[in-house]
Amino acid sequence: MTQAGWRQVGHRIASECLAIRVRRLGRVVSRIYDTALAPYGISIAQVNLLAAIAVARGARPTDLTQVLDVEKSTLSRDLKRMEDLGWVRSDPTARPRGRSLTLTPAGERMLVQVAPAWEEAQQMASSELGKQPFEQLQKLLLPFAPL
Amino acid sequence: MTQAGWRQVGHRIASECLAIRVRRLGRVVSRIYDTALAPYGISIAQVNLLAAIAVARGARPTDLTQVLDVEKSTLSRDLKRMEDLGWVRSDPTARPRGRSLTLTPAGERMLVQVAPAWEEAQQMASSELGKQPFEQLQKLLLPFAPL
DNA sequence: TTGGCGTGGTTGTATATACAACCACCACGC
DNA sequence: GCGTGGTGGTTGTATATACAACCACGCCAA
Repeated sequence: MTQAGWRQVGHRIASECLAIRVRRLGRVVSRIYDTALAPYGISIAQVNLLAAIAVARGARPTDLTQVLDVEKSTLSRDLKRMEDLGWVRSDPTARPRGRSLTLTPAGERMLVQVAPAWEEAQQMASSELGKQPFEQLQKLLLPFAPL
Repeated sequence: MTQAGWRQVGHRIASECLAIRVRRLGRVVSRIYDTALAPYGISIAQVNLLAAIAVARGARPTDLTQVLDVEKSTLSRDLKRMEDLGWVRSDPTARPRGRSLTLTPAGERMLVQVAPAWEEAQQMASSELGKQPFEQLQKLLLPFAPL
C-alpha cells in the first residue's frame, strides 16, 4: 500500500473537508451580522438567545441546549452575561426542576430595536453570498433553525 | 404602520435568520470532527491550519488570513500555539516582509496520522446530516474551501 | 428512612474568535 | 537623509465555545 504523503493529505483535507468550509462560512456570516448589529452593542449570538427565549417562553436552560445544540456550560455563561446586561431574567420554576427564563422589558425592547439591523444583515448576506446560494443555504439548513 | 411586537420579531428571527442556522451547523459539525480527532489531541481548527500551511508552503500569516477569512490577531495566537506544540515553524523570509510558515516534521507526521480519523469524521458528518444534504452542502460551500 | 442516582446547573481550564490599539520596519518622496 | 505612511504582526480585552469535574436536589428503592 502506498503511504499517502503529507502533501497529498494536506491537499485532500484542504480541498474536501466539510468542517473547514462550514467554519469559514460561519466566520464570514457572523461578521456580516455582528457588523450590522454593532451599533446596538449586541452580537448575533446574543440576538439568537433573545429570540430563542422569546419563542420558547418559560423554558429552562436545559431545554435551550436542545434547541440550540449548545453545551450547558456555554449556555450557563452566555445567560449569565445577558442577565447582567438586564435582558434576561430567570426565576425558580415550580415544575420539574431548574430555572425558568424570560425576557425582561429591556430584552423585549432590544429585540424590537435591532430588528431593522438584522433585516439589513440578511440582505447583506444575500448579496455577499449571492441570492441563489443564500436561498439554497436557507433551505438546506432549515433543520438547524431553532423552531 | 403596525409596530412589530417582540413576539413577532422573536419568531421571525428564530425562524428566518441565516446566521443562527449557520452557527448551529458549525457547532454540530465541529463537534463531529473534534470528537473523531480527540484521540490525537488535535482539533479540526488546528488540522485546518496544518493543511493550509501544507498546501500554501512558505506562505506568510497575512496570506493565510485571506485564504481562511480569519483575523490576523486570531491567526497570530493560533500559530503561536502550534509553534509551541512543535507542529509549525516560522522563519524570517527574505522576500517582501514578514515570516514564512512551514510544517515541522512533527507537523507533517501529525497530518498523515490524523488522516484516517478525518475520513471517519467525513463519513460521520455525511451520515448525521444525510448523504444528500452533505453533498449539497459540499457543493454549495465550494467557494469556502481554502483552495 | 435513608442511601444513591439521575438531572440541572456552575466552575475550572483551554481554544477560537474578533476588534482596537499598538509596535516594527521598510520604502519612498522630497 | 529624514520624515511619513503603509504593511505585517503582537497584545489587551472580551465573547463563544467545549469538556471535565463538581455541586445541589429531588426521587425512588430497599
